[in-house]
Amino acid sequence: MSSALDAFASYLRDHNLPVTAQRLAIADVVLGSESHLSAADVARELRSRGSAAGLATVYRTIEVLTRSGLVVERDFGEGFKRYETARDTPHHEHLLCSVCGRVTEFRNERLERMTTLIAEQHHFSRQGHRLVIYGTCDQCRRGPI
Amino acid sequence: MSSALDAFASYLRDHNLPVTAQRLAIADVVLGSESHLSAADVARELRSRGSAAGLATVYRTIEVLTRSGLVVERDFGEGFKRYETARDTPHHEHLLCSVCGRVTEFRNERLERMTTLIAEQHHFSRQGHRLVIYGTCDQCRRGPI
DNA sequence: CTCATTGCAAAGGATTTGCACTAAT
DNA sequence: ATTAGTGCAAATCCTTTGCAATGAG
Repeated sequence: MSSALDAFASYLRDHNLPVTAQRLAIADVVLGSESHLSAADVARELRSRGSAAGLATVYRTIEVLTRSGLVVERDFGEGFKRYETARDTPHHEHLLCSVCGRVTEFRNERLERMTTLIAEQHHFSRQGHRLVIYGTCDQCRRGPI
Repeated sequence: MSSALDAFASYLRDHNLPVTAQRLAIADVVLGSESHLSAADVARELRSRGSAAGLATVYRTIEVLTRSGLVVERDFGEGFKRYETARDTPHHEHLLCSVCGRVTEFRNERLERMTTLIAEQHHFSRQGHRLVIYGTCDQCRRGPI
């Protein structure tokens, strides 16, 4: 849990960056969440925890978190970015519910290999890939709450 | 060539929408291009053809083109959208060169089936998917021009 | 004490919208 | 004549940046 938070604090110290209350609070929200949060989501959660921070600070801290490798940025084509803890998981894809916005992860080795092969065939040096499957999740399919 | 343009004109008439010079010019640019254009690209091309149109009109016309099914909207996570002719091609994926921005298409049946299967496994009713492979294209890899 | 961070407000880029004006039917 | 489209500017949404005040080391 808080091991990731500790890692972030260490990262900050190692890079001579001030360890501020805001940074820790923001990191705690992002690293402690299972979801794929937007910057606004993070700010909202901070507010509800009574440790509000400016949106600009949220963005700036997320940038540090991303550079530290503890957080990964995602763009599902929704018009805004989402951020996710970089777990041990090497790489995974996403299912996005177009009704509730919920994001589900999955992993697929074969897909991994396929993209490498495809890039080669097109003489591309592959840097990465992104697969999003859009649809309606189980809950939303069953109808309104 | 102009068969797609004709189809758009027919679409407009069938829906009692005025067939304006701007709409035809914009449709001509998008439907006649092999690339994946941004709204700004379209406006630039119109200007160079001497038939400039306001950006707002470009966006509004692209919306009609999208609704007509003749054009497909794409979001490669670049911070803006691109538009592509909806060719006969049922579905295809994209390779995006992170240096020059060039987009290459490819098709892969197996991928298609895989995503359907994966959606099922997660109790999602699949609506579609999107795969983008990021990398450096052959030309850009060989170094600057 | 010194320098980086914070917060707010202003700036930015892409896209949308309000509205007076113009054009299509 | 009607009705919808156009252009421009203003407005929006997400994200970034400038700058004075604040806090970490």
